[in-house]
Amino acid sequence: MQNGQNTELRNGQAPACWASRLRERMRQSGLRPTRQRMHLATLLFSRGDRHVTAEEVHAEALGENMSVSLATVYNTLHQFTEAGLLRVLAVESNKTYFDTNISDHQHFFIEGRNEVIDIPDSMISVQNLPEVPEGMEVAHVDIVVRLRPKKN
Amino acid sequence: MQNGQNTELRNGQAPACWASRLRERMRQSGLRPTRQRMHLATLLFSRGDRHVTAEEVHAEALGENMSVSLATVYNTLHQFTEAGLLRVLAVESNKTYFDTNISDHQHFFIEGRNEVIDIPDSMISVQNLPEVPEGMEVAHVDIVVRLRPKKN
DNA sequence: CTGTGTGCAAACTCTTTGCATAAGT
DNA sequence: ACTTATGCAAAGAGTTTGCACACAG
Repeated sequence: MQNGQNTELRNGQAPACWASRLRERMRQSGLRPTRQRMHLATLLFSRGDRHVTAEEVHAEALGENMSVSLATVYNTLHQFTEAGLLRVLAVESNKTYFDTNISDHQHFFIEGRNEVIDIPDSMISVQNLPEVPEGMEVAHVDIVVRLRPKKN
Repeated sequence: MQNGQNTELRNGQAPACWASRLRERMRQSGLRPTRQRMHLATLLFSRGDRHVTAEEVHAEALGENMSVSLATVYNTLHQFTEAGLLRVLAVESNKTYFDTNISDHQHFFIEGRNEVIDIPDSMISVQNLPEVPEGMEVAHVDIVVRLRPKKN
């Protein structure tokens, strides 16, 4: 549970308040605030910053008696990503991780355990970014610090 | 074509020489230097540093009248990775890129075009690496600078 | 009502595996 | 000869798509 920017969404408090914010946000992105989308948004954004796969979200939704199909979870996650509510992480091949913290930050990745942990903003920085090829600009700099268990 | 550490493997020159080195290297890793493995190794290591997918290697092999199955390409790429001859890159979800340059370096990734380009060693560096969780150590720090076409 | 979203199943891509055959030592 | 690698095809994960039904505005 790291600190991020969704401070107002903590602990499930004032749900009516942020639910209506979310509703507006969805409308702005052309997404109708349906039952499933609102429920998934609650899962994703009311519990601090999270790094999840579609399967995990689906399992969690089912565990809360929420009826939603895996296809809808995938669709919704991608729609949220386009709407700027989520980021996609490329930490491991062959699995898409979605990050609910869209602020500029970096990650630890624990090999073997396949766990993603936020590195708090501004602690890490890059020096000597090389010149970018002609006609290109930097979209984002991603840093993944891969960790493994220390050999005692 | 960036510079890497496989300087002696350039331009297909002295093939007998580095082929025998490779043979030894394979034996050390418990891999028999079979026709397919030697041929794939030639593809991979005699043309400068490369970032390839299994499909690309397979297509290239077939294009050179080399008979090899996709399954063998996958197996071989993973065996080479375990032997320390290749690195796996996590730049894009759902596709495994293998890097023939195993030295410590970072990458540009051109979004949309799905192209990986080396950032030469030592030009880029990270500051203020945060404290690593208890019992863990850093295996590797991966930096991906994502590029997109500049809007004129 | 009208149009968009959803669920389901099937398709699709990338990757791995099992087993008979082929090749290396 | 003996062992390991290969090829093929089939299976397996993860993800996407098409279409009929359901729901939001």
